[in-house]
Amino acid sequence: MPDGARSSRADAPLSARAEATRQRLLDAALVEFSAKGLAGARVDEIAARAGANKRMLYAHFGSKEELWLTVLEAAYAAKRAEERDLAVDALPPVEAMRRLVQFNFRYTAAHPEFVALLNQENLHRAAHLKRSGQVPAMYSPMLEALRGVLARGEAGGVFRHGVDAMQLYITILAVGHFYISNLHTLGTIFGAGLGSQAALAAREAHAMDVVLGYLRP
Amino acid sequence: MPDGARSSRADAPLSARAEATRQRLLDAALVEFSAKGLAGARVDEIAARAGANKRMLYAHFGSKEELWLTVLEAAYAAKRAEERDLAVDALPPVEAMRRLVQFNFRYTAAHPEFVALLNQENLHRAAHLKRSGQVPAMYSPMLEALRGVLARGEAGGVFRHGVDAMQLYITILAVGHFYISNLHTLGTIFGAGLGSQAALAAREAHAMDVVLGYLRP
DNA sequence: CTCCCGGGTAACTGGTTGGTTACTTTGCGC
DNA sequence: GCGCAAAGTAACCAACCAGTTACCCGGGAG
Repeated sequence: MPDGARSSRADAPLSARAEATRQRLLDAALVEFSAKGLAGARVDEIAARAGANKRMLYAHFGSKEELWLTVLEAAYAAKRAEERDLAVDALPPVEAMRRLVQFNFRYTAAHPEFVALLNQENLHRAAHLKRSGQVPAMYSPMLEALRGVLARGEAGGVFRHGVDAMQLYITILAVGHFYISNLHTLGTIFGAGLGSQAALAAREAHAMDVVLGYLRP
Repeated sequence: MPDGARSSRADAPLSARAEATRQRLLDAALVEFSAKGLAGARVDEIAARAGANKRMLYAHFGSKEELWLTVLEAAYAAKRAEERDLAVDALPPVEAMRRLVQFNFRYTAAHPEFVALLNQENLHRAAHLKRSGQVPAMYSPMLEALRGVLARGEAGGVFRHGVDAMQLYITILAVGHFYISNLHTLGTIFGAGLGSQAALAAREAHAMDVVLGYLRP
């Protein structure tokens, strides 16, 4: 059998040079996949962009789909890691909620590749993600934080009662994700410029208004 | 030069049989494109699914990309047409707003293919849509209706002041679109069942709560 | 110095894919 | 019913593409 994704035996330490190549391949794959999708991306282009060779790509990742999954897992892990730094427990509920909405919007705006990756993966009905050992177990720190803030605000009488944390979490993701994801088609209706700093700031302010306006008791 | 997208001379009437074949090709293309994306869809499969031949596909549409654009234009036109039937001018503002949100959510839930098409087109930075003569000029009746309802509600003191119609329009689209678009990846976090009738109804209720809650003065 | 192996290269392959060409069938006007 | 253009078929093609194979190189251990 071919050596597949492992270089020699299971989880060998991997030399510094090999690790660097692997990372360059991963970076290149993120760019290509998010720009052209899974089907549209070309393995040769990824290798070329990484300044590496197809052989190395297959040595490290085994297949195009396995590479896709690895890229996706890394993107999820990166977002979860940033979420973990969100310190909202000490803040008063309204301030805390503001932080959560702001964090999410800015992360989404700063990482359109993650948005593109998610859209693509959903086209495939999350077939790769479901096979992932990591991601399904990777609970969202932001969701957890949201639950806490919601409970505190409700108890303190500054938020309305009966809010479903999951639904609100999805809504907070939605108001940012949809805007970034559909920038170009929305641009054909509202004219270009939706991606400008000013437009992004306006959208962020609106997202904040919607969430906090909704949450009023 | 080849005859391209026109069968004989410009906009010939097209016989009933040819028209039927064209429509079958269009239907098949919608299914394939929305399931696999532009790059992932196969021209042969579209022709086969339509019970037709690749030759006919190229006779009618000229190229895969032209077919894609035609499918996209048809999908937009279908939604705009349904929006046109939305009679909200006679309703009191809150009821009217309810209708708009409900219409949008249900249309999105009933037409996941349109969602998939939009996501794909955004991956291509709306390159095809921008070349379309129709779509950019196809103003949204729902956006127009929203402006009216918003103005009436504001004047009547039942809605808050200073709401940006475009931002709210995008938000109303977002709360439905994101949920449908990301059903499968969200499913890896929250477990399956997000697509069930009960879950859809819960999401619709939440979307309504958010919009109307936000709009309170 | 030299052996050796992980890391790297380039050329190849078999199946696919968008698009075309040469040819046959269908049905409508006369 | 017949002539002929429109509609349809199938075989073909060149480019492409994921994945593989045969081979090379450089540097660390002995």
